[in-house]
Amino acid sequence: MRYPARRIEKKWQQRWQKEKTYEVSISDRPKYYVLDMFPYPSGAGLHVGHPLGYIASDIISRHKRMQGYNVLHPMGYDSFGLPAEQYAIQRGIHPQRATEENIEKFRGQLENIGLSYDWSRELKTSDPRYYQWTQKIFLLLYGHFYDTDADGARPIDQLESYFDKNGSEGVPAIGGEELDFTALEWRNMDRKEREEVLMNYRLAYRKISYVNWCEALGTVLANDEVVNGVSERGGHPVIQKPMLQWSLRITAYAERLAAGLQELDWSDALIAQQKNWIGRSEGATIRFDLQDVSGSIEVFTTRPDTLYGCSFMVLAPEHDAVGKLTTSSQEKEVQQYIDYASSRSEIERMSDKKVSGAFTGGYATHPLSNKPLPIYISEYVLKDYGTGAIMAVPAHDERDQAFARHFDLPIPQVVDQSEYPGASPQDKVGKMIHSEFLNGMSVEKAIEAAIVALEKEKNGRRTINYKLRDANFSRQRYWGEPFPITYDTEGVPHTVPFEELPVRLPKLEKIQQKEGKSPLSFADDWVQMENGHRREVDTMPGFAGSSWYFLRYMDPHNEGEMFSRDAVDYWRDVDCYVGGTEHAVGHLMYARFWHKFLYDLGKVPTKEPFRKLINQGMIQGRSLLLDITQRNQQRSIHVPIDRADEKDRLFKSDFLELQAEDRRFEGIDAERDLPWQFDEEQRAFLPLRADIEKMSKSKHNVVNPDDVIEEFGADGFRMFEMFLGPIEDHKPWDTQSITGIVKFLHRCYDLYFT
RNA sequence: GCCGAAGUGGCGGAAUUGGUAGACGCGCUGGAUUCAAAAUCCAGUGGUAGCAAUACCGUGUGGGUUCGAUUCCCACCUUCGGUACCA
Repeated sequence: MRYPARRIEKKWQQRWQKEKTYEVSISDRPKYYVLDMFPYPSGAGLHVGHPLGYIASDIISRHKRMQGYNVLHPMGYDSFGLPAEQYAIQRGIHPQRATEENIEKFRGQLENIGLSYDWSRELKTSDPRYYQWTQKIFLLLYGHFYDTDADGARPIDQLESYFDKNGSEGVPAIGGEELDFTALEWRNMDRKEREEVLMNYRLAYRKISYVNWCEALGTVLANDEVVNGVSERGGHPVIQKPMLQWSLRITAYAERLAAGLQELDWSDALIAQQKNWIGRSEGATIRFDLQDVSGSIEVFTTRPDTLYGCSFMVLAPEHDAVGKLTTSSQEKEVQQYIDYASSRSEIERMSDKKVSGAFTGGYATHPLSNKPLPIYISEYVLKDYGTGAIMAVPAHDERDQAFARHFDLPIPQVVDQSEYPGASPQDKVGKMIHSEFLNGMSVEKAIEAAIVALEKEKNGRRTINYKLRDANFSRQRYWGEPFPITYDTEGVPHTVPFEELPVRLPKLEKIQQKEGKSPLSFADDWVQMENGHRREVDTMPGFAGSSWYFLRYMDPHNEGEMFSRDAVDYWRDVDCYVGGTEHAVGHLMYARFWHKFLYDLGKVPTKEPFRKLINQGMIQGRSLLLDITQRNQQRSIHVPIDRADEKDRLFKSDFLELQAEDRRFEGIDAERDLPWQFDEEQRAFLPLRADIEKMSKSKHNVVNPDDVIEEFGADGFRMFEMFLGPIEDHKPWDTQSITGIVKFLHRCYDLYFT
């Protein structure tokens, strides 16, 4: 007898819903928290790839429940974001409405799969009852600085009292740049000046940063809308445009974010990606005094041992000291080079790494040998890494050597075993030579000795450097969290008091982005406040809401606070987190950062939010492509899979239908441009090329789980996805072999009901 | 270039404190059922030789450790993912 899957599944799904089977609350049983990365509710709905992770986490949840754990297993929606906004601009449907509709569709599909979520805890990041707390965390970040003595976040007023007493001298805080003022100067500053000083230390702060500006589209683009230096839509050039924007000082947490990785049960690949992104490297900062002009240049190096091998210096073309260093005879050449470097786009720099640079005419003094070192500028030194300046050691660094050869500079060797050309600075082997007091030491010992000597001479210090950059937190978009910030007539930022949150997103009739202005700037009534202040018109980025949602699930209906102490003391952290690798360095890094910040504030008891992480692979779709050659131009068009026959052929009548419906087929001459073939019955068909690719609407290869469940039942669908292969692997959806699983289910049923 | 992961039948893939390689499924072959088909059920299915019992070969390649290696060690090749002038 056939297993009547749908009848039985519907009965139980309804009963779970009626009896609230999977709703949980704090109890004296041990807890287990299983979390899926919540989806962005796109208009396309779920395809069979999405539930792979949800099914796996559901199996873990049910297993843990059977073992006696009190299992928290919630689901929600990351419902702010760009696609809803673009859809709104194109179709005139408000993102609020589109999002609501999409969530309805998602929830229906998820319920159909029979996942054991506690639906009473469902949350949406675009809900004011949720985003008021996202705004509050922003205000907390704004109201704190990173105290290096306490090694954690502390209220900004503690910094103010420090300035009152000591000025900037020895301030134990991580700041953007080093400031220098006395206590008296601080006390004499007006509000605006003080605010500028504090901005340098706040964990959420405003500074000039660069956005992707597309002149042709007249708009600011997100990073993923820029592909290879041009806009994804239209292929127009994109330039970097400076704008005053909010940033988060994630770099203050770099050390703890790197160190915390050790205690996580994550895959090696993911740990490696995070490590790489943080880019921690140990070394020294060394000061080189300038000759003829006052001042000095600091460089960062991981190889202070090779200091005696330094024969010149190189600055990034944008380095602050370039102006004063440049001698009048070199001025023209330097200016030409700066113009050249700034005209080079990202793509050009990446594809064409030729040696180039210019001599400034200036010299620095070697801090140990006192020899003069010529100072060059070159684009191979990056303004954003280290100090934007290097000491060049051409004998033991490939790039420095190429530069030295090009400009005919000396290449003194200081390590004996290091291979002469192209030796990597990472190869810390060999003994020191031609290096005065370092001679004969191993590289490892010499690094230490050099740092000690530099610190003694007060022209250098031990330094740990990070690749990690502060996170840009402003978006010139509508569909995101408004900032709880207003500006007075002098442009000084003010916070909206906690009790006035949420700052609600105003409903706009028309969402527009003109001349690089945010859509909210056109909402005059909202922007202009009665007290004369104007509201911040940018919104927060997509990662804001997703950086703490796992905490809100613990206490989702709390109206008085983001979550209660009791809830977070019981549920603590996520025991098992399931999601895709695409969030390896974005979401997972920001969430860990916010969690550590909340830990510093004593709001959460754990240092890391996600104990164990499983990255499910992608389920790919089989797509069919029609290759055509038109006027000697090759191109391929995706053909909906259900239009082809089982031999991947597209018959002429189907092609003509497609051509009438689908504008992608416009302009093709059915007779002339297509490689028609004929079957035994002399019917014309086109051979299609099959390809395994990511499932997406645009590729016409999407399989909807609802269809699969209707045919084979939720259990058949779930088991099949689990049997497809290892959870972490990418693998193509293959409808053919699902029958084996379904037969198995029927046979099980037959054991009891024949 | 650097970092990470992985290479097993026609296909997806099992098996690791070192102990019968190929579980389970797809596909294929033969059979049962049927007027016929679909569906279902039974049997077989790594390669080579043989009627057969059986023998030999076999987990990317080449070495090594071991009574015994898909599993451990060394070198290399290939594929995938990340990252890239990071000092």
